[in-house]
Amino acid sequence: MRLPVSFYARPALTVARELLGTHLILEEGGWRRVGRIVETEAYVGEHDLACHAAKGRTPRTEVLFGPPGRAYVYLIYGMYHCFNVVTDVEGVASAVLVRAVEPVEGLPEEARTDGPGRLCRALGLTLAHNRWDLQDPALHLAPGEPVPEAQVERGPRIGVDYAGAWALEPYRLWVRGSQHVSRPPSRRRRERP
DNA sequence: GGGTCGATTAGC
DNA sequence: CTAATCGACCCT
Repeated sequence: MRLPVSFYARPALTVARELLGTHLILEEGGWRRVGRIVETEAYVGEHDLACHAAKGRTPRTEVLFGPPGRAYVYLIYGMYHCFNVVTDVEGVASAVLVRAVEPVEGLPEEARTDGPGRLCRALGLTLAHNRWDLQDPALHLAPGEPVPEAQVERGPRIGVDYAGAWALEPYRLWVRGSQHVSRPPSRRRRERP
């Protein structure tokens, strides 16, 4: 059972909420690995200064402008990958970053899946998966046990301080109490009041 | 062709 | 606190 295109064809914030509890599944080379999504971030469009699409249409961001239900994977800091699902209708450049999953199947006991870079490393997600259609059996998402509203926590997105007021929007969502939600980097000391 | 920077992480 | 490490992007 796969999440249909209609699942992704909604506003990024809605998709970010509904993605909690769903399963991210990769099956390549006879190796099946599954993670339960417990943390997401919504990037809501070109007007969202934290969204890569705010830079406009470029070879990298093109996939964000395309149809929903595709993977957007990019390389960050030259060594880590981040996995997103493209959301909303074609022409609206929005996506949801998957920031953490709980190991469900096919992962080493010691594998860490908290944090966007770590989960990609654990699951084997790379630039090779960029722009993949998430209806592909080799890389898709599937429904899981729904996460009740009382278990959903929200807060500002991580690492987007450059986005001004947009950095304050509570577009990061996670499952309360999950031991696999990423721990935000220790905040830098702010100016003293 | 060159310089800057990043939706991060690990290590000192 | 900072190095690592490289593709994208924005110059000249």
